[in-house]
Amino acid sequence: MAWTDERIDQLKTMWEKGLTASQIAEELGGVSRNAVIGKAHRLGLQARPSPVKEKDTKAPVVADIQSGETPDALAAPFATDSNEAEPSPAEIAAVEDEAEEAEEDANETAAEVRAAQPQFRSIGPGGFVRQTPGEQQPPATPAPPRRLVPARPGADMAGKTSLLELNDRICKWPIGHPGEPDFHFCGEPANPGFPYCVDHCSSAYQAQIPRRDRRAPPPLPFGGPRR
DNA sequence: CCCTGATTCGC
DNA sequence: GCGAATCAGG
Repeated sequence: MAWTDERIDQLKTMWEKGLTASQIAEELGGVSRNAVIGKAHRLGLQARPSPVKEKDTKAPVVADIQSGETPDALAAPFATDSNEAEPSPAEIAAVEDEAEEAEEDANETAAEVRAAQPQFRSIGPGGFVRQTPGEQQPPATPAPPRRLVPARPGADMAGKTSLLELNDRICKWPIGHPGEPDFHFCGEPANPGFPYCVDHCSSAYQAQIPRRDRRAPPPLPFGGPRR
């Protein structure tokens, strides 16, 4: 399958929208995840957070947390559309869980940094550790969890099953066409072992009828396959 | 195991 | 230029 201008355009927009390489490959069809990644890099598209990137255990992260700043990496996936309705309680809970996780991570990092620094201090009677005057500091107040709201699809997609919600238990029968504004999937429970619900399985899988018993098919509305 | 993106290298 | 194979983290 060739990289036509149109397909390259689709790749670019989906990549920039943050879809994963697998999702893009599936949507484009005829290409692998690797092909998508390879093409994205050749096109010079922005690199995305990779699981293989080198880790950054330095101080800046700690400083950001203590100054009450949320690291961009945390905030970015939840870009807020100011016109959106209130998130459901479940969504808020999910977001807050993530915030707590991030906080724990930050605390761990701070502890590690502290432990790594050489300590010069005296030991008091009974073995307690004396604190030097310079070490007196108020307990670190954790940054208040920022209220992060996940982006949500527009109202016109309410109740429609999107590409992102597909799994092997729901019907993947496409409704409409990729690229159209309300393109979505059937979303009914799938017939176990099949990618579609019972209704759409009956469209997808049809028994062969002997040629002589077949009626001439009606003319196809779109003029038939292109040659 | 599954997923992810990055990189390499033969075609 | 392309993408399968591979790597490596989550």
